[in-house]
Amino acid sequence: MARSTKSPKSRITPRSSSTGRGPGRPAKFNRETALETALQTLWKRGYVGASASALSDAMGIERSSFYNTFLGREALFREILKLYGQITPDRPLGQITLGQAVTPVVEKVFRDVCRVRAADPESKGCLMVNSIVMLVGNDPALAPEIVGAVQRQIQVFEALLQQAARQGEIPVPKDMRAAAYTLTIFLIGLNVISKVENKEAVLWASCRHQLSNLGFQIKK
Amino acid sequence: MARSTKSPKSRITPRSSSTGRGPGRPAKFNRETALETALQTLWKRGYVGASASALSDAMGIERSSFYNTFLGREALFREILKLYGQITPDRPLGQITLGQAVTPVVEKVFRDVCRVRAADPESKGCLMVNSIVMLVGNDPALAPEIVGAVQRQIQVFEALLQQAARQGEIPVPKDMRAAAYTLTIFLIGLNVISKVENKEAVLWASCRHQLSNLGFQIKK
DNA sequence: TGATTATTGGTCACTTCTGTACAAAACACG
DNA sequence: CGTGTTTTGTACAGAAGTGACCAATAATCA
Repeated sequence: MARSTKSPKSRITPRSSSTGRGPGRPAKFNRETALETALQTLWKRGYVGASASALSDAMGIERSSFYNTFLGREALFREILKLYGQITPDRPLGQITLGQAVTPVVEKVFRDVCRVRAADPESKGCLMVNSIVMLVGNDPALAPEIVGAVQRQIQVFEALLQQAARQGEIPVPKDMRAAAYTLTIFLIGLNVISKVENKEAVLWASCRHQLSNLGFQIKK
Repeated sequence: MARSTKSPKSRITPRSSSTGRGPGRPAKFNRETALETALQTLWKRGYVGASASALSDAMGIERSSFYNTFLGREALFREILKLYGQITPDRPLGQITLGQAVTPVVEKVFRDVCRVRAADPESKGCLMVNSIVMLVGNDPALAPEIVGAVQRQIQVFEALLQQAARQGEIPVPKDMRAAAYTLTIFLIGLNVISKVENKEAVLWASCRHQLSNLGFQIKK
């Protein structure tokens, strides 16, 4: 492999260019902006397909600055995953409070997923789902983080279904775990197929069908 | 990129070692066996992660023989995709004849997917699904083949649902297209999540749930 | 202003990958 | 047994990637 497996020598935490000022030469780039660019690049090309050079080029910085600031591809990717977790369209699912109606949130999230994925001209799909496929089973260092995220997603869906059932929004599923898995599986599949089918209406029709089948009352 | 994008010079079709005998030095390897090995390697590491060297090494042949026999990574991958199409557990879906009961085939296919994916110690998932994620949007040469396969899968599900409805096995779906998409999406998601969850019973419980919701009568 | 400090820009040494070229090897056939 | 044919082994030239190293630069701070 041209992309070697050895990890960069760990270093004292860099000042991180945009975090206020201090002694030393100022960085020529904005850390947040660079991170955003890195997110786009890693999302589009995947962790495997985005080299340190490609990332540095995209960010408009030298490779030396790249290593100095982000400590390497792996560390950067972990940071990117956190960042992605804050902008992913399914984020609201994990923020439902007790007593709150579940259905509108679920509907909105699936609608948003359809809208956002269909609107992406690059059809990048979901970074997390892409990462499952590319890294689990091939990258022992990063896989655990990905696997953990999936398991949390399942738990979120399970809690959410329980709440919806308790609040009478849906009939009580015979097998709560299975229902939670079903939703997770569907959401994953939806993100994948959005790379092939980019018509929002088609995607949403399928979501409507799926959510209705689970007992959610989706308005026309 | 270390993995350049230029394609190898096209050549006169090689004799393909195991196809009978003829003049010239005999190949030291069996083409079918080598293809099987290449399938495993490409399946495990993905098209992006499997270099010509890695493939040659796995097959136990020199890189010169690799290029001579398979003409390069891309041509090999196309061949591998065809091969995979013949061993994929969902193959029977496309072979249902008119008048034949749909439900048992659908049930068996999903059962088989759960069984096969859960039994795979390497959790490779589905080569086709993995390829959607890794290649669509990033490899203009190979993407069309993948996209076509997905579209055919959707059509297969649509025809199959129509037949099932006509034969009274399931209630007529309000939106046939949406139902077909739903099944496709679920099958894709199932293959992805099998990389994270390898307990057959868990996977199958979710399939049961999903198929029941679509109206299929699944036996306990 | 001088000491301190962090980023930059460039280079080094190394690995892996790419596709091509060609002589040597090993067979079939007349 | 020589001729033709095909695969093999090895080498080549070039591209791209890896992380480390270090002098120059450009700030802050005393």
